[in-house]
Amino acid sequence: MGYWLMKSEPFVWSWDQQVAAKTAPWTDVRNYQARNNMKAMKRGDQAFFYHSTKGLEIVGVMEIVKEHYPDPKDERFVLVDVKATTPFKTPVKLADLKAAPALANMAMLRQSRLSVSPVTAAEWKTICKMSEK
DNA sequence: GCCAACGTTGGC
DNA sequence: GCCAACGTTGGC
Repeated sequence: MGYWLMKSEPFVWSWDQQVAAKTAPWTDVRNYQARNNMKAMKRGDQAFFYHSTKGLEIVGVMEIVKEHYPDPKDERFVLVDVKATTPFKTPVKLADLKAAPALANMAMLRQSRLSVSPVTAAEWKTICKMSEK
């Protein structure tokens, strides 16, 4: 099973909107590295939903329900369909991610501009534990 | 609002 | 194919 982290600015597309929409496409990724990560996603993979710019925290967990398909707005890029599954009891702040030694090598911390990044199984577990406080 | 980091574009 | 200029992302 694969694990990922996906960023969205909450004033563009928020966790609450994702929950309300149930299954919805993840749109407007215009970065090839992020696209390649989306292409690597498998149905059933899990992804953290991160609020960037405003909030700066992981707010919950989504599931990949449909693997990549061409973005009708730009054929060079792709979409995946995602569904919110579990809200975090306690959102995990960026500052807390940075402060956790176990997460020092996390892709999103090393390359902060990448909007879709892989998460290791160990990192996934660590972050889920942090959300249970 | 600023700026660092990084991606993209276009001239050569 | 290189690299300078420029644009964008996203934290602070």
